Amino acid sequence: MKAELERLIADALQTLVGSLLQAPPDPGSITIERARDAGHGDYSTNVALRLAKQARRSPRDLAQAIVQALPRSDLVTRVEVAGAGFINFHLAASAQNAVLRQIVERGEHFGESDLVHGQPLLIEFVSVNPTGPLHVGHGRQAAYGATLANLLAAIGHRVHREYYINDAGRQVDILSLSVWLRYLELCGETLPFPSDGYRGEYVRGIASSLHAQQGVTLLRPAAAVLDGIAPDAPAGDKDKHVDALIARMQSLLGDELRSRVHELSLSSMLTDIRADLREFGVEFDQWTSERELVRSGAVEHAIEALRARDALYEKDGAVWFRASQYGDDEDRVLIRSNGQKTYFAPDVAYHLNKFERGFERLIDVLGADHHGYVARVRGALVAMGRPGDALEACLIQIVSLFRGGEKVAMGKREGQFVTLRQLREEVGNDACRLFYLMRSHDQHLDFDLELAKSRTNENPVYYIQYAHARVQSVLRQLASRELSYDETQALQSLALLNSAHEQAVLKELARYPEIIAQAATARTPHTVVHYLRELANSFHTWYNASTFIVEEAPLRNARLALALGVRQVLRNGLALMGICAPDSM
RNA sequence: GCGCCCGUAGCUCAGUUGGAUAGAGCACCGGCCUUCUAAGCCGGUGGUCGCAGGUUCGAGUCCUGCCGGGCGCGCCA
Repeated sequence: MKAELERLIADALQTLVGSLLQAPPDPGSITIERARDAGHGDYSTNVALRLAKQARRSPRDLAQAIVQALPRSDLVTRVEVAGAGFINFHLAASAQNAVLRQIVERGEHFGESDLVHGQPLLIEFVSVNPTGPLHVGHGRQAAYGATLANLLAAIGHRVHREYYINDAGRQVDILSLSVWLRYLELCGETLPFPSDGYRGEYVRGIASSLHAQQGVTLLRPAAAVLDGIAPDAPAGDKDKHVDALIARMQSLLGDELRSRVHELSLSSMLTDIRADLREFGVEFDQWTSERELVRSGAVEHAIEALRARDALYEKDGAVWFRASQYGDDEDRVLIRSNGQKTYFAPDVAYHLNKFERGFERLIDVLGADHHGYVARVRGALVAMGRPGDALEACLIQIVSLFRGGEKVAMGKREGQFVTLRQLREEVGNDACRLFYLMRSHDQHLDFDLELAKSRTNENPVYYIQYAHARVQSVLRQLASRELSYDETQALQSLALLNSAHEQAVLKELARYPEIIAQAATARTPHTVVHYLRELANSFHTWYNASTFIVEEAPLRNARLALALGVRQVLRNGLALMGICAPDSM
């Protein structure tokens, strides 16, 4: 529709070349938009305003000339010049209801397009360290990433959804140390818990499985564990303290036993995270393990690539990446003076690996607190001769939980952070997903638990779902009156959909593909939520104003076709967000 | 101090990439169930778009500087 109007305008402008215009304007300068205000018709363009200077005419005069030159079209009933020089198009009813035929033809694929021609894209999201359960902040990233991935697929990307498991670093060592220390407590030993250890309840849970599985084979006296260990903060250095304990654990248990603690801890956490995400309806095509990446030599390969480009140097016994020469604020350590690599090294290798697997576009969905990290990874990619701007970061702002008017205290240190699972159990997956997606991702999110739980009209979740349930209810009524929907007759009778309410619903339906394209290209899933709310609103308004199941069959079928169109678009939109479309409520 | 995000109605937020008279939901006030689900609909109250400049036909949107809030600035991840 939009393309058709763009063609009409381009034709009109072409006929003005030589008289009013020196040269045909480049196609990009013709922008046509859906009119914001119903009084402004259906579509509107500002070309006359843009070209007025070049044509040395007032915008309104130029607009008038363009309108005169416009070829005739069956789709358009009226064209007028308005305001400062806008050209407004009023569409014919036949053009308005064409969308219902498209919906019937395309069904669950209505709204999809091929804007990006199958470009392979890898979207990495969640990627939480397997050192604790997912919390409410991760839930937002999961909902955002999963929905964005669906949107990207809908505009024609070949989308690969990936979770990166940080299972090789120091953090996992600290987890298994924490588990072992809790296990020792279960065995009756008394010893202080490191300030940098993981103190959540889940650690004790893993410790007791370990105890059940291994008995006391891993028991070592507290004195042997603590003897000569560097002091903890605040007197000492918490990093040195923990590193010393990790080394002691290794020497006391040996490879074999220590690895049992390690594997159990890791697999417990991963099992939990996978199950949580699956229950939340978030699926991945691939779970990439950092350990596997290291084992495959990918990290060495990346470091060599950087070295070959002279992007590394040594200072103070450490190996640094010249990040400041590639857009970052300062240089970054890649290999610490103790020989261990920082988390940065495998991350660079991982992103290089994504390109090597053939992905042309990379999206990382990250918590907003990771924003500083993007420049250095991008810098490393550029240093290795890869297109840095092909890596895009979507930063998701933090989530605050409110219970009534009170902010819920969350903090890892106190161990009282709210998990995604707790949240899902309390408010349900659908409300959870919708609340997560309702706000722009670069806006802090205030998540009101009472509101999300409430089964009242205050809760926006039900508004959209209710519209779907109402359509289903109409169909049940139809059946109970021993009538059935006649699609052939409906599609022949669409011209009967001429009330203001029906026209409004048709317009909403026709917007859907544009909304999907916009939400996908701008990476803004919340656009879909707002759209669905507006679609539901136009439907509820129509529903309240008219009866669908009327005596006259052609009108009845036409109305049912419109209601079914609404149902299809609600389903498609909700499916993108992983939210149910219920048959009754 | 530096970097990123935010500041729009009493509250929570949209705002079609610079367009026409700034919009929703909630809250508040008033109407609508003998008719397909009232988890709904209709109407009303409510604004100096943080402040000050600039860019242009046109700024909530872009630029600069302030003010206020959040996050981040390790040889932790």
